[in-house]
Amino acid sequence: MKPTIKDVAKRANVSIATVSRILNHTSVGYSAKTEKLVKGAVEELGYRPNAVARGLINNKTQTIGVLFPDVSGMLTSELLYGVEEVAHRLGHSVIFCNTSSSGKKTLDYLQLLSEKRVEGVIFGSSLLTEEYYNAITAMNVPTVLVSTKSQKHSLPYVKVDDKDAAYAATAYLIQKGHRRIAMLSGSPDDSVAGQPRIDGYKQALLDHGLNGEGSFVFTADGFSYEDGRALFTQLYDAGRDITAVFAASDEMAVGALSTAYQMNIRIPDELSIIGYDNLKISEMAIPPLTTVEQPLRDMGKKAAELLFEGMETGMLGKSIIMPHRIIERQSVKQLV
Amino acid sequence: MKPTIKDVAKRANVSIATVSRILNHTSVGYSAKTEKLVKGAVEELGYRPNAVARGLINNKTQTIGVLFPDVSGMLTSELLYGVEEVAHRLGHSVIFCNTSSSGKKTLDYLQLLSEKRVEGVIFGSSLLTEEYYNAITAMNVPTVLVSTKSQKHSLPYVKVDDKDAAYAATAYLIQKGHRRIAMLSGSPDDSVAGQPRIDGYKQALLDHGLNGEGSFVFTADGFSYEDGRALFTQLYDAGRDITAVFAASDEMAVGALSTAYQMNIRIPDELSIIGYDNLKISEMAIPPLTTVEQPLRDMGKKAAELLFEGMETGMLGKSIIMPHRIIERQSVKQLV
DNA sequence: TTGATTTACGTAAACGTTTACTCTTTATCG
DNA sequence: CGATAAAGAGTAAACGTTTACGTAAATCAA
Repeated sequence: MKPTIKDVAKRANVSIATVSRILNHTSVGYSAKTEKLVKGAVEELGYRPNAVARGLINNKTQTIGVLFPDVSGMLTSELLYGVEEVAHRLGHSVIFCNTSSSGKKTLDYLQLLSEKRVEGVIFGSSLLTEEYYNAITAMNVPTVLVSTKSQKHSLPYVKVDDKDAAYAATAYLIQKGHRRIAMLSGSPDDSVAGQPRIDGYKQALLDHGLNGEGSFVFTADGFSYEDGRALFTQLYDAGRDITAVFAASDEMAVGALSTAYQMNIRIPDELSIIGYDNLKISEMAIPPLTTVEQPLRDMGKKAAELLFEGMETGMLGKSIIMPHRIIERQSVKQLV
Repeated sequence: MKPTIKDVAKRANVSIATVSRILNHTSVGYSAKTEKLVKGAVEELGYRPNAVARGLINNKTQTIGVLFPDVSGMLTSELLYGVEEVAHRLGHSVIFCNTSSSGKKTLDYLQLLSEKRVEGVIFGSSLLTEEYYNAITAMNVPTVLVSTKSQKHSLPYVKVDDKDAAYAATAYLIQKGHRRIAMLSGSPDDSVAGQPRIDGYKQALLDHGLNGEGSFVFTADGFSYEDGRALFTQLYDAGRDITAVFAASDEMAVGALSTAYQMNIRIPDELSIIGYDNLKISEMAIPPLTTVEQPLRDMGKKAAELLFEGMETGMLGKSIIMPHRIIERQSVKQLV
């Protein structure tokens, strides 16, 4: 068995209270020589304080829970990276929960996190249902949303403004001389990453007097590479005469890119494509993909910082809208 | 404050022992009516058992630690996915540790996991130094390595045989008619993913009587996209007349692909490329990349299963060599 | 009916810490 | 030098569970 504080106390011939004081650097209450003694005993025994016992007495676990659908998505892993970074810096651990977009698993996990007495939770990039919200409030710990939001409930969130970002992407295309622009979108039922991006796209067209001329939205259930392929095929089957497409995710954009390649459509010469996210694959695509960046790691960091602030003060701060920006690479052509 | 077992006991007019027995489904020791009573009280109060207290008394945290360098790598996130899946199935949580390939952070984390009394650890895809090994043995909990191994120490591991897999990739190229084959490799100092793959490559050439003819190995420090770009440039600057390249990772292969594209070298018509890993990007590449698959999720799962088995029995099982296989896509051309 | 066994439940100790209260010893100051 | 304050260290309670043990009532066998 691992040595306990008692073993240390015994070996150093002091009381456990003294050991505790020394180990916790309580400013006062022990002399330099006992300190040496105790430190020595700790060393010899290889004593490590038991965080479980400590957690019980001071009601602090130094642990947060992070819930994401699908870890392996490059998007969520970037967010996770940011979260982990600040959590570790602040001496906390993160229990990582992959919900697989399953309601049951999510609720399971929320329950589990509640029993494990995590001090905060970060809920990422999926819709916050009524059920989830109830489970979260029942836990009674600070919670922040990242890359998602809830219109009904007032949990703070960290995300970019999807409508603005989509607007920017579309406006960029227009500024490059494009007039007939299609959009490859996720589901319009998705009130956070779906409809808002469509709205931004349409608004940009409208504001530039292009409403009648070209508003072609193709929607899929998700934002995957496969969705991108399918939508792009649909687009061409529909025989739309367009010069540019705005894809609502980099994965979709790459799907479009691949499909275009197979159709012998040259990018950007014959068709321009702009993506959304700025994942690593956008840089690795052929040609390198112009896209609108979401600062994912920073979002993870900010979300964690917001959470820790809330954990300390007991009051959650305000939501944060992160800046987006266009990353110009080589998939968009300037029309004359 | 959250209700405790005492609150439940009070409300149901029973002792805390009874509540505990009922909640833990201890087969005997209570009547149906008290059970209803207690369940009712639990419901009304929204009581959730405190896993911290429980952990203290029975010395079980139902938690494992997982250490990876760089989460956001697509490789590690796949492994993590597999690990999480079985951990959750078995009622355990995973504390996720991103070591950022930093020795200090790794040791920090090992310490932390030790204090948090995790019941097992999975150490992934980076070299197990002497220091790490010592820290791990000091924790005295089952540990399994995944996608790495240690020749000095006898920790069980789950991985594919790098030499075999590299041999297979090279042999595939040869079988397709290639004779002059270069390799883009990680560092030869990397005794798990570096030298063994080089050895496999060389062995394949040798076994097919090609030793004199063409053994061109270019090495970088890592396995990244950028490394792939740099190495490919080097390869062409060296003026080697080759028909195929074996890249030691998909990221490198994609780097080579991009660079080739910019140099106007057509893949696979003018040059064939085979990768290693079978990450999602290989499927998304243009052209889709032929590669040798590592079953990453399965490796994560197997590693976790091995670990849990070890946690139950107290005896860690034997290492597992996972099967690799060639995924044929479109980056390799059959030479006549 | 009576003694033995089972069932239902309560009491209290234990897990490994932290910390409020003590009590001693030492230092400080007039 | 004596009174008083400060410093060093110990005792024990508390955190929220689980569980060994005890006890009373209920059931059972004879």
